Amino acid sequence: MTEKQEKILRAALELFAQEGYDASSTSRIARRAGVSEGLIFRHFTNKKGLLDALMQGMNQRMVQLVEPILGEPDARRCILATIALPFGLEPEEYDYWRLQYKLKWQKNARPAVLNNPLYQRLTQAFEQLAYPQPAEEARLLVHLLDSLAVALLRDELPDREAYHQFLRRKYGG
Amino acid sequence: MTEKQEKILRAALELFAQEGYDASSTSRIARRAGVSEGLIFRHFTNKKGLLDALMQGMNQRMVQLVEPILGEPDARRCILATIALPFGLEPEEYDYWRLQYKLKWQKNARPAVLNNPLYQRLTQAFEQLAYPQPAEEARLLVHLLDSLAVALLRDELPDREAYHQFLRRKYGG
DNA sequence: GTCTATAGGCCGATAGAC
DNA sequence: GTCTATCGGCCTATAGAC
Repeated sequence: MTEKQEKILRAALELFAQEGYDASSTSRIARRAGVSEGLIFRHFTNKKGLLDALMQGMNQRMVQLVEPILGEPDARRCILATIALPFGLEPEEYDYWRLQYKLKWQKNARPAVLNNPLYQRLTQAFEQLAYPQPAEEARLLVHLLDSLAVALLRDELPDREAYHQFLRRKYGG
Repeated sequence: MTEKQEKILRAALELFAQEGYDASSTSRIARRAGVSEGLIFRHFTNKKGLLDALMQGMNQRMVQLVEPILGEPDARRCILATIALPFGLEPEEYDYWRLQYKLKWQKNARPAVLNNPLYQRLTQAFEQLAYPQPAEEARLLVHLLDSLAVALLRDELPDREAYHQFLRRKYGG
């Protein structure tokens, strides 16, 4: 991956995340990246190829984030780590996640990598803690996680820390 | 509102909700509605006018849905009605709500009509029920509501009824 | 008056040629 | 890295059918 290719991907990510895929023209991406427009097509074939490259990177990052939770043997810690997840996202990476949600609605993409294994691990965790309806509890938590990420990405959550504390306590932190 | 105008709006809603606003051309909308393309511009000025007309209808519908909850004096019933809300959406109206979420991400639109007054009413309800952190509880419930709607619209919620029951019980139903 | 059919201008975007 | 062909989308305009 050369330096120019990275610049292109970076510019594409910023524009896609801010304006949406359709609304971002390859010429603006090229200008923002400081390269000629043709270079985009040389390296990524077409506009869709750009998106594919970005999505591949996003999937890797997701797996990387969820892996430690899946590997956590202690049920309580597993749940708390799940709650902490959206709060721990780096602001530099926000564009990544914004793009995820944009695509979820614009192109009906499903980031199944994240949700399914996590859901199963959480169900198990709630079972271990003898919750009466572990599957539903797990679903609730996944839903909560999702809205939480949305609120953070859209800057719609005042009192971040108070809310995090509140959730930790709810799950016995 | 003539029959043709309704056909146009209906076609536009379907396409916008499925493919997104940008990706839906006026020519396809006209074809789907079975009218000539020019008619769209005669009635709605431009493509944006189409969207505006749809959003006006959506806002009215939202107010209509939330109003009875805001007017409910009993705290417990107020909370349960909130939970029931997404489960009570008519499948025929799903495109409406899908469009809402698409716009939320595509155009950063905020359906504040719904969330703010509802959030305040719920805070009050949790206060009345002597929850230790009513504001956070209200936020949690609004988040939950949001994810729930998303899951229903994207057909990602098996066991609808079991889950509804589960939530009702959690809030003392 | 409402609508269709058609023709076309303008513009920007993708993509490939050079 | 530049240049340009081609396509499609938005919108206007007009002539005429129901």
